[in-house]
Amino acid sequence: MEYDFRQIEPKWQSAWKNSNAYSVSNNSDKPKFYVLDMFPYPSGAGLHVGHPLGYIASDIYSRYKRLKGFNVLHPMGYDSFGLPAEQYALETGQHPAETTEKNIETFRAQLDKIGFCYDWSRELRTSDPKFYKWTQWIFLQLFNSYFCHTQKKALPISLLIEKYAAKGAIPKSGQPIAGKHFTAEQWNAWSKTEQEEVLMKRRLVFSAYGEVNWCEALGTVLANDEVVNGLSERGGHLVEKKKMRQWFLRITEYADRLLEGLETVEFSDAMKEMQKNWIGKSEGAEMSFEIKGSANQLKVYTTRPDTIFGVDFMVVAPEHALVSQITSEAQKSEIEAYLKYVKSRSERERLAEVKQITGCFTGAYAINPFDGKEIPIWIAEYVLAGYGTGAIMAVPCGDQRDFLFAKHFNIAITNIIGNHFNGVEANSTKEAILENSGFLNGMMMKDAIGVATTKMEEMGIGKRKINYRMRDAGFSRQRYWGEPFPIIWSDGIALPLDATELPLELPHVDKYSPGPDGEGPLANLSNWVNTASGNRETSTMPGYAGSSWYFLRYMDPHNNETFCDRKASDYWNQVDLYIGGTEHAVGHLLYSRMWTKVLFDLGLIGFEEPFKKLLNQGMIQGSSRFVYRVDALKIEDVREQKFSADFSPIFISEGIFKKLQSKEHFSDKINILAESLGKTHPFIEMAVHSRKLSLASLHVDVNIVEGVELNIPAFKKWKNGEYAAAEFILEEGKYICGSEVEKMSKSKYNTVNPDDLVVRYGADTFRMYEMFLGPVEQSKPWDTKGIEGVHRFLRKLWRLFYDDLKGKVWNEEKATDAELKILHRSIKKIEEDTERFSFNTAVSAFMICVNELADAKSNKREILEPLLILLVPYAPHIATELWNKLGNETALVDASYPVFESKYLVESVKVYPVSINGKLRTNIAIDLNAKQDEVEKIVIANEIVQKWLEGNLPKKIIFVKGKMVNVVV
RNA sequence: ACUCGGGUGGUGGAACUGGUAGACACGCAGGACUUAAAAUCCUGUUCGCAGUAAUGCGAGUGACGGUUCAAUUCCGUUCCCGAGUACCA
Repeated sequence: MEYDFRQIEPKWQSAWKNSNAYSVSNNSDKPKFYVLDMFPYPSGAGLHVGHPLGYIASDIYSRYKRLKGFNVLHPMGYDSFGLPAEQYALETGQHPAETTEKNIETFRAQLDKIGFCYDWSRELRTSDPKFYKWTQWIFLQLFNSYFCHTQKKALPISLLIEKYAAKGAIPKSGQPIAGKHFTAEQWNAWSKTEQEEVLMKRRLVFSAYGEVNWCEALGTVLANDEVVNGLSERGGHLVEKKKMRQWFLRITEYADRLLEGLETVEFSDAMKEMQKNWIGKSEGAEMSFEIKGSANQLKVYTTRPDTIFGVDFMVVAPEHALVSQITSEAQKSEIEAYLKYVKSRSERERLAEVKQITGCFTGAYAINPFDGKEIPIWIAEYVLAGYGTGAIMAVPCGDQRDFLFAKHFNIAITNIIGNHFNGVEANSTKEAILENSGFLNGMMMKDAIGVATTKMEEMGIGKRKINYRMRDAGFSRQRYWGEPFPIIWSDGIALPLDATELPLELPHVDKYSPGPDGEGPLANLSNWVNTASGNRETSTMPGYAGSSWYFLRYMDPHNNETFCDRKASDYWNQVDLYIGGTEHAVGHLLYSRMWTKVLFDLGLIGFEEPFKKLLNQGMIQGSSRFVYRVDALKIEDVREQKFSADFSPIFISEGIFKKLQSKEHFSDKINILAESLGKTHPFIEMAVHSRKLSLASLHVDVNIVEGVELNIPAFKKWKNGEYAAAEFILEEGKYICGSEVEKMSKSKYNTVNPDDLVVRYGADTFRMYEMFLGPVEQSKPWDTKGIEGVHRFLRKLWRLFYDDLKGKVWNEEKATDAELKILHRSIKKIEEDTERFSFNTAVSAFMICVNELADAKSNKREILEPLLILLVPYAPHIATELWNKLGNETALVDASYPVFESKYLVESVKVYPVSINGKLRTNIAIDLNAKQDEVEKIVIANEIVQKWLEGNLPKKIIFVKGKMVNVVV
C-alpha cells in the first residue's frame, strides 16, 4: 500500500468542506486567537508559488493554536476593487464584477488544493455591496468627526458646532487672527455655506483642492503607477499636474498617536522604522525675519535654531508666494528666467537630479534679528513649497546642501563651529562649542538649541514647532471600480447621505471611459448624478478604503445592523498575528491603524491598534533561465539587420556563449562554432560570407529546464513548436542554460504554478517544502530542486505505517524509553520552533524524528499517534489519513496537542566546559545520571584534562547557570 | 546619503540567551537490490596536509582589530549584497 496523495488529499479536502470542519463560533469557552493573512487582490494571473508562502505559514500557526486549545479565527477574503479589472473592462467591455468573480473562482480553486483551514463562511469581498455599505458608513463617521486637539482624539462634529455656536473659536492667549478665529456672533451670522467651509477644515475626511496626474490626451486622471517618466504608460502621452477637487483623509492629525502606537505592537524594527520615516516627525522652530525695505516677513522652519549666527543666506521655494513681492528690479528678469526653467522641469526630474545645483538671487535681504546682519534671499528648486514654511535659513558650515550651494554661488561662509569645520565639507555635529555666535558663544550646540528658541519666543519672533513629513492622504479616485461616495453636492455643500440610504450601490455603466473634465466614469450617468437634492459625488474611494477595516468585518461578517457588533469585536479584539509582505509597510498598515484609532475614539470598538503582531513574509523571487541564440545576417540584409531565415535557429550552451563573448575576433568566434557545426554548415557559410554574427539571450520557461539543463524535446514543443527545428550546440552532451534571479513574472517565463507541484507531489509536500526553503521572513529565489527530499520524507513516514510488501506494519506494542525519547524530543523542538515561526527548522525536526524511528524500526501506535498530531499543521492530509487508519473515530483537527514530558528527555551524557578556579581548562562529558561525586563516571572528552584528572581527581563538580561546570580540586 | 536587514561547504540553510560550527535537505561520488530502469537502502562529502587505514595535524562563519578561559553570536573599523526612504531644512 503506497502513499497515494492523489487519492488522499481530495478525499479529506471535501470531507472538511462537507463537515464545516473549520467554521468558527463567536461563542466559546476557549481563549481566542485571531490569525489573519493580508487578503489578496484577485488578479487574472492566478497564484504563483510566492503567494501561498504567507498563507501556509498562517495556516500552520492557526492549526497549531487550534490543537493547543484556542478558538482560532482564520478567515480569508478578497480585496476586489481595483484598477486592473477596470482597465480590462476598458479594453474588452467586460464588467469588472464579472472579471473579478471569475478571478476569485480561480484563486479559490487554487487555494483549496493546498488544504487551508479558512473559515470560508466568513469570506468577504470589498466590492460586495453588503460589505461596502459599511465602508460607506465608516466614511460617514469620519466625515462627521473632527480631531479635538485638547483631548487628542476624534469627537462627533456636532460637538464642535455646538461649541462654535456658543463660544466661537477664540484663542486662549494672544490676538485672534482674522480668517482663523471668530466669535459666536460671527459664527451664528454666517450662512450655511460659510459655516460648512469652516467645518470642512476639521472633518476627518474632507474635500479640498489637490493635485492629480492629468493626461490631456487620454482625458483622464492617472495613478502614479500609470505614469512612467512623465508620460502615460498607455500611449506615452504627456502627463501634467492639475488641481482638482479631491477627498482627503486627515491622517496627519493622528501622526503622534500613530507614532506612539508603534511602541505597543510587535512589528519588526525595519517596519517600525519605515513608518516612523514616513511620518517624519521633526522638532524645531518657526522663525520670522524682517525683510529689508519691505513690510513682509520671511518665515522659515529650522531644526537647528542654535546655528542662527551661521546663516549666510536664505532659500525660498520658487513657488513661494513672497517671491514676486520681494524680487528687486535688478533681479527681475533673472528670477523670471529661473522660474520658467523650474516650471519646465517635471517633479521627477527635480527629484532625480540631486547633484545639480541651481538657484537665483532675488535681490532682497532678510535681517538677522540678533546681530542685524543682512542675509541675501535666494530661490532654489531644492527647497520644496510643501514642507515646513517653504523657506529655509541656510547654514553652509553645518549643512552639506547649503555648503555646496554657497560654494557654487561664491557666498562667503561664516564658521561658527571652529575646527569642527574643515572648509571642504559641512559638519552637522551638535557637539561643537559655538563661536562667532553672539549670545550663544561658548555654548555646546545641543544646549544652545533650547536657549536660542526660548530667546526667539521672548522676542516674539519665533516659536517651537513640530513638523511632519506625512501629508493627508488622497481619498478619491476618478474611477468606476470602487466604492461610491455617499455624498450629494448642493450649492457647494457636501451633504452626507443618511445611514438608512446605504449602501449607495455602484450603478451600471455601459462604458468605462472617463467623464468630462477628468471626472470619473460615473459622471456620464446624468440620471444617477442628478437627484432632487443635488448632484452626486462622481469619484470613488481608493483601494485602501475597504482594506482599512476589513479585519473587523470577519468578526461579524453577516451583520446587517452594524459594521461589526461590539460584542464580537470585544471578543476577538486585536488580530493576534497578521502575516503579509513588506510592500504594505506605509500604505495599508498606516491607514488601517488610523481607522482603528478613529473607531476606538468614537467608542465603536474597544482597542486602538488593529494588529498585535506582524510577521512579514519574504518575497519569493523567480530564478530565470536563459537560452542563447546565435544568428547570422545575410550580406544583403546587413543594413536592415534582418536575420536570415534560411536555416533553423541555432542555440548554444552557456559555456559556448561565454567563450564566444570572450573572443574579440570574428574568425575566433566562427572557429568555435565551426568546431561543432562543421565548416560546411549553411550557417557557417553564411556567417563567413556576411561577417556578421548576432548573439541574443532569451528567457526560457523554467518549467522545461531541469536545474540548468534544458529539456530539449520539451523546448522544441514550447511556444507551439516555434523552435521545433532548432539546432543545439551542447557541452558534454548537455544544453546548459544561463540563470539569474529576478522578480517572478509571466513575461520572464520564471513563474512556477503551485498547481503543477501539487499535482506532482501533493499539497502536503508542497506546504512543507515552501516552509523548508528557509525562514519565512527571508526573501529567496524559488528553486524546485529540493522538493524531492520533502516528498521522500512523507513517503518514509507512510512506510512506518504501511510497507509496500508487508502491508500494515504499525502495532500496539509498548514503546521503549529510547522511542519515547525520540518522540518527546520532537514534541519539544517542533513546539518551540512553531511558536517562534521557525517553520523551516520544525520541518527538519520532523525529518530527524522519522529517520530515527525508521532506523529503530519503531512502528508503535504509542509513538506514531502523537507524532501525527504534531504533523497536522504542516501536512494535514497525510496526518488525517493515517490517524484514520489507526482506527481513530474523532476528528484529528480537534485533537489536543501532545504534552511534552521532560522525564523522557534526560540526557545521559553531555559535554560541558570545565573551569578550574575560574579559568577554563577544557570540555568534559559528564554522565548526568551519575551522582556528582561518582568521578569514575565522568567521561573525559579531552586528553589534556584526562592527564590532569589522573593525578588530581576532582572532589566536587559545581554546576553554574546549568551550563558552566566548576571543578574544585 | 540615511535607516533596517544580511554575508557560514558545490547549493538552500542549521547552530534559540557566547560553550564540539556546518543540523536537515539538495547535489555529487561509491556501493547494495534489479535482466534493466524506477523506487528503496547503505557509505562518503568544509578545505589543506600527512597516512594503506582507523585517524592525526592545521586553517576555517566577508576582512581587520578588541572583550572573554571560550565569539558565527558581543564591541569597534571596513568591504560587499538586499530592502526601504529621500533635496524634509
